[in-house]
Amino acid sequence: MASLKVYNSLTRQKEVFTPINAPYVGMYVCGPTVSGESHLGHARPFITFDVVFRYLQHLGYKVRYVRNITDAGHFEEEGREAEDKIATKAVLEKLEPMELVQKYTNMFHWAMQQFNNLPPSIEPTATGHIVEQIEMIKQIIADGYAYEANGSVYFDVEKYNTDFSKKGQPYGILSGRNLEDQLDTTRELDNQDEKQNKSDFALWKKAPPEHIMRWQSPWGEGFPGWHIECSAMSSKYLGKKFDIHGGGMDLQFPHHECEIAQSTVCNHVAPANYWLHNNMITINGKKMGKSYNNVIKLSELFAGTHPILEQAYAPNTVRFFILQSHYRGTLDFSNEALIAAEKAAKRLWEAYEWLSKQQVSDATPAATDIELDKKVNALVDDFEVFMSDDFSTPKVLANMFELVPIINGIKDKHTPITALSNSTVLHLQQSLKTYLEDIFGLVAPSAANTAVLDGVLQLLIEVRSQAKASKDFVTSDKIRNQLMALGIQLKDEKDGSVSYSVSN
RNA sequence: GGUCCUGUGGCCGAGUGGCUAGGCAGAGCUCUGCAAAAGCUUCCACAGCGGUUCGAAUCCGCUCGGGACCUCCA
Repeated sequence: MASLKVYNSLTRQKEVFTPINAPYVGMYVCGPTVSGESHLGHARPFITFDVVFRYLQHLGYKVRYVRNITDAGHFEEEGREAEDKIATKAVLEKLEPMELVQKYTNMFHWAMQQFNNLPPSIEPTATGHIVEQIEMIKQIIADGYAYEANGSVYFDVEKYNTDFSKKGQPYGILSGRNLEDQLDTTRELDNQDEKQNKSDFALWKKAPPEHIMRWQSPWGEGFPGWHIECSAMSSKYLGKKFDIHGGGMDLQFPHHECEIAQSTVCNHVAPANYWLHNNMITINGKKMGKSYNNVIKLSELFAGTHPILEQAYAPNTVRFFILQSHYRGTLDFSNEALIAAEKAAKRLWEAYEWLSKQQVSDATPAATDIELDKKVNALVDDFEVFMSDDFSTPKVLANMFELVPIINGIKDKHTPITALSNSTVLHLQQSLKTYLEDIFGLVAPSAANTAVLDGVLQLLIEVRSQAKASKDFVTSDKIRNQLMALGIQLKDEKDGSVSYSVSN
């Protein structure tokens, strides 16, 4: 098993990954808030950690991957007025929060399937764990690190910081902030007067009358604070201390910082050993935001319906595009870049598909081109080296692209397959399959070919070949050009056969 | 304003102080009835200014630009 290194946000350096209780690995990733439709920004963390999940399993770990659904909070449906929440309407007319939550949860699951993300081992909901959250808050109060004020409960950040700094665990340990720097810079918010200090954060919020999601608690009717759900669910399903906590960089502060504080008080131990954060996606060099009007929903992305988009982009193209950059760098989204990714993914996949159909027995036990054989083995062997170096998917892909001309050279008979030993060919075939399909989770870029379509195309190819044989190029070109207009490209191979590829 | 990240060729993106990243686009050639596809070759780079060094895209400083976060919003 290769020694995996990961960049730990907590220590700000790459570290060898050592599970607490190998071969078991516990991984928690902050999931979506299902109060709206998922957008392009959501694609990055969930694809990134899907690949982490897949790679850990590839290395032989038994991973429990927990990703929550945040379905508790403040909900409004687009287009509906606040009056909808008032109880004077009939039950079926009123905004029912669980109906909204269900709708957006379904859409989220649909998008994850489109991306070919594996489902997490457990996908707990915040509303399903209110009891656990209340218990946790009670514990924090009992330990003296939270206080009640007017039906709400706040975490005492000052006290926590004072006490835990002595143990080397100050508030700000993850984000690199220190408490003193922040006190002056906070903007004005509601209910600040309830807090003893501006840096305190809510564990439980009293529900105002119009708030539609509310639960009974020792402090009255209300709803849980923003951060507590992840602490409650991660410790319930992964234990007080687990291996990996992941999420977007935007969550590092305050969300993850607060999780650490809460869990450390409750469980007397910091929650996770390794904190992994993916960077953000920008669009044409600008961050995604409502003010720029560049928030692209995933359904719009796949259909090409957002004004920014010049065409539709297949989920697989987006996935490939994301894997072409390292997860900790920002990634700029543009039509030009996506179109380039689409073409690149196609070229890579077609070479892979062709190779996977070749019989290894056609090669020979010993390579006739020792240099090439060595080169191929070196390129393939580096897949694992690169992936084990903090998941360097772009470097693995670069190596794959160096293999493409070699594979196509064999296909076009520039290079005999016997140049490589049969063990090398087998190694190449298996490694490409493992990395492209099992770890990267990529799929064939073209639309699904049905048996019927294939039959029709074989017929057309045969007719065209006959036309060509009798020098009837008008007919042969007509078949070729009209198929092209339909998105079906015919390719005259070197050996006289004809293949085709279907674009979406 | 504070904390942190970042600035690579037409576009997207790797990058260890000295050795080709890779993809897409462009140019030439080969193959082809013509194309496409594919193969081969090739152009284009390290924001700016200083410094350290035998040598810096890679280390340090400054300037300019971009980005994230700065608490009840997930």
